Amino acid sequence: MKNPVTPEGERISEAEYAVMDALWQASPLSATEICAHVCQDRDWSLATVKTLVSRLVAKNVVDAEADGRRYLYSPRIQRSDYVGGESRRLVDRLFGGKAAPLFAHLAESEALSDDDLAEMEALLKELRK
Amino acid sequence: MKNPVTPEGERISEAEYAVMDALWQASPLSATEICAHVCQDRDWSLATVKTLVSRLVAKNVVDAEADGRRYLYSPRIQRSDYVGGESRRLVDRLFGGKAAPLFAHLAESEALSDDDLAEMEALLKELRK
DNA sequence: ATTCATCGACTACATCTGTAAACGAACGCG
DNA sequence: CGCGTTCGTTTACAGATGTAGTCGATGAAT
Repeated sequence: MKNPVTPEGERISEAEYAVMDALWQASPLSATEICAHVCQDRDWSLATVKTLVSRLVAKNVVDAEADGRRYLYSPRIQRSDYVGGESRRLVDRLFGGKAAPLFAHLAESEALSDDDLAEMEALLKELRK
Repeated sequence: MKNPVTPEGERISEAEYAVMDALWQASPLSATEICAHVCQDRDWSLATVKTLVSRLVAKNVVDAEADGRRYLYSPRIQRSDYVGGESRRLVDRLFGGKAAPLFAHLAESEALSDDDLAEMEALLKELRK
């Protein structure tokens, strides 16, 4: 399929991702609590968060557990799965599936700090063996 | 702004990207020629290509040069700029701007071939010195 | 019990995307 | 000199997305 992002192949939009991110940092959270985490940053109203959460629940990537009159929400997918999927999508789409050119691009556009380079070196050493 | 993708901050959608890609491979091309490059792959009709091209022209990322009754189109932005921008967006959004975790993820999801590793190692050696 | 704050559900609506058909102008062939 | 073919332009339309308002139920506080 086109969208290998959620179990059902639904995509998580950028705005929805902000909500997921809050839930990945701490969960379960109520809609209001999520808003406390993201509304300032994104300049959103609580209503917006509610909508996004509903959509995420509809997409089956967020779980709603009843807690009295309200719901507490938790992610149903791992952050690492999402992030891994998105990364691969990008590499596939823009670099024909090869990671090396991506690395080259980041290097070229000065997007790699010395720290990054050091970490990469360690990572490569780790992987090679 | 939010979208550092085009001069005017317009985004290039995924479908539009397929058209850009054709133009980056060879240009200028007429709409029909673009279609020859992408319509089989994406299972599109010529009409779809025409729409996408118009939108890209409207977004100022494709240039239309008259050639008799028709137009020949060329990219107005470099592929490397687009690709670099998108890469950085992803790294910023998902990895807080650090590149190393991205590669750690790719490694984990088996997206790194031995070739990739070798190339990246060579690149790293190049960068560090 | 009455009021007030809060919650989720439903509704709204503009824009962007994907995908294309309709249409009228113009070119090329016969 | 018509006629079909080929262009670009305009219009279409459903689904996704961003952003939020309304509303009825319910819970808390007095």
